[in-house]
Amino acid sequence: MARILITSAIPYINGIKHLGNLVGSQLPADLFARYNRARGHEVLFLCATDEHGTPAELAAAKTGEPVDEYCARMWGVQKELSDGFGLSFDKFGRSSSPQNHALTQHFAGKLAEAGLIEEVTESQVYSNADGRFLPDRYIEGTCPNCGYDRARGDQCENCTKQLDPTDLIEPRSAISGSTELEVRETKHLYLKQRSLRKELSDWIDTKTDWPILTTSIARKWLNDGDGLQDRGITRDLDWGIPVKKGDQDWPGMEGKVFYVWFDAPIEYIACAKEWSDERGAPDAEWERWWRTDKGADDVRYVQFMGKDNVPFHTLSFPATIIGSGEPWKLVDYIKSFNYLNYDGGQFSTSQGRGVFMDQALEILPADYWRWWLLSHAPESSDSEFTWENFQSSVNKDLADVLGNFVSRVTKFCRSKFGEGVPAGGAWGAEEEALIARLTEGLAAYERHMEAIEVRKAAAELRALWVAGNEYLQSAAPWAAYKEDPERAAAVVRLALNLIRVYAVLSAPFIPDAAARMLSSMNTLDTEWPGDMRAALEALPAGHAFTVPDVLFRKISDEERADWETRFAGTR
RNA sequence: GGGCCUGUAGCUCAAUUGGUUAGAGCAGAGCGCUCAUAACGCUUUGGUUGGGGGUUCGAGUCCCUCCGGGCCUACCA
Repeated sequence: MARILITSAIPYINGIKHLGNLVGSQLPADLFARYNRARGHEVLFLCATDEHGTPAELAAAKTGEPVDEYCARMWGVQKELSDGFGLSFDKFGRSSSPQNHALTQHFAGKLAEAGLIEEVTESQVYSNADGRFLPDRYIEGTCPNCGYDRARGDQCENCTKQLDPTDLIEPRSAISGSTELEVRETKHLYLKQRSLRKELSDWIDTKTDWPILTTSIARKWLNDGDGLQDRGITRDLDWGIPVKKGDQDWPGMEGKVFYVWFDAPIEYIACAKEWSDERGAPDAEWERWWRTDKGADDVRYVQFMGKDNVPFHTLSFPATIIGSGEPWKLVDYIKSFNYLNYDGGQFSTSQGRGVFMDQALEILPADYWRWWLLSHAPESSDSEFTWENFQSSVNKDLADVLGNFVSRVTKFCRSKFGEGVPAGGAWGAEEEALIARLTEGLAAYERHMEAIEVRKAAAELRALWVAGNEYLQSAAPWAAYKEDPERAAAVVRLALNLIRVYAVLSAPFIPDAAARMLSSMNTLDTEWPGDMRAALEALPAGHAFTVPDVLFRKISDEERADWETRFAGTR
């Protein structure tokens, strides 16, 4: 039994995430977690909300709530939605937790002891009206290059020129519109990533099995231009983790907080402590997942994220861990994803374009979304959601191939033998062929799952469902029943058992439907079919079952047309 | 500007890393079945692998070039 630590990129607290965010990290991470649990491995699957930073403060100001209350409320919203999608986190934590405060400060202290922190005095734009320093993106003005009057302080969206906030003509706050801006000096801590460059580079070079998307982004940041740069890890904000050196004050850094990108990955670790603390367990409980000196040396740690997160997970966070000089677990495999587009464009939160997690669950059960998103995961390049594709895939795969299989088997059995597994008859050549086919397909499915080839795993699972229909067609129990009811009984007995096997194999993708299949088969046996022959005899003759309701109703053309309009944006 | 990824059947994607005749699913066509959610099964049409050039006994795969799509470029997270 292996031990597998899985983390999904932690979603920002600000607002409800869309399907593109979901398929880029949390959903495939859940698939992998469920699969490994089903294989009997010990899994710790962690996620959390990423709560600090300017956007959270502004979002809270907009609703009139104190930022801590806003975050607590939004954590609840996101938790409910992740439950709704069946995301099986062992702990869904918060980056604002006391555990993360302590651990983030601890890491900063260790990095300082190691001489990897530098204090830098720099100039930043301060807005008197807003009473805060403004990140470059929150300063607007006229572009000196093209004259566009809504250029941002980091870049002009019109002419794409890189800018410095002081380049802008008539700069103003993007928050309040105030032009009362001034440049103030402020002191910040920098993580000296440059001195860890060689170590990080060597480490990345050993990761020959990582997706090319992951390593190429890491190498670019390591080698581009002057190479890996030191990184500011503090900000002048109220909402965040106060800058401390361990539990000691940090002279000169009063009133400052750590930058979200410093504390957010540390929450992966702190979340494990949240998980054990809430059960009153000792620290050893979470440390055996994270400390290689306390049992984590045999843990395989896998991270899931969208490509925009890769630099922080391949370089910044490892720099924090390596730089601490302490034996923390480093990531073993990073699975990164491209973006999911929506019907010819991007998902857009501001324009309400595309399907968001809450809306998705309002119109269809989670399994529909899970299946489509995972079977179309943007692994090799950006992929695209269209309603037409969604409707046809889901109707065909889930309703026709899997759902109808369950339906035809259970209803045929009920009408000929009653609602119990029928006795009699024997297996012949067709059953042997099916067992061989399923055994072979299952091996491929396992290979793809272990390689985290999500789309390939989905295709193989579907092929296993198809094999059941092929078998029924050739064994034709409805024909056999007329001449040789015992033969029909043997076929139906196998087919009913196949429903249980499908439930077990499909559960990582479609957990709710899998649970209903097991429930209608009246069994709690979720044993992985390592021996397919034995697995197809798990439900013995005489075992009672019930005919389930339709597993997946089909999406009609009317619904599709309706949703197409509804989610087109700018409602 | 620089870098990276990507372009394969009408659509969504494969192709064991340079090796026989480029394969699946959906959609289309034909046939079969009648247990089933008008579901299932079988057969089948469909490709100058974005264009051009090169290396090689051999290129979807490697190199050059052009065209299209996307991402990143460090203070949004």
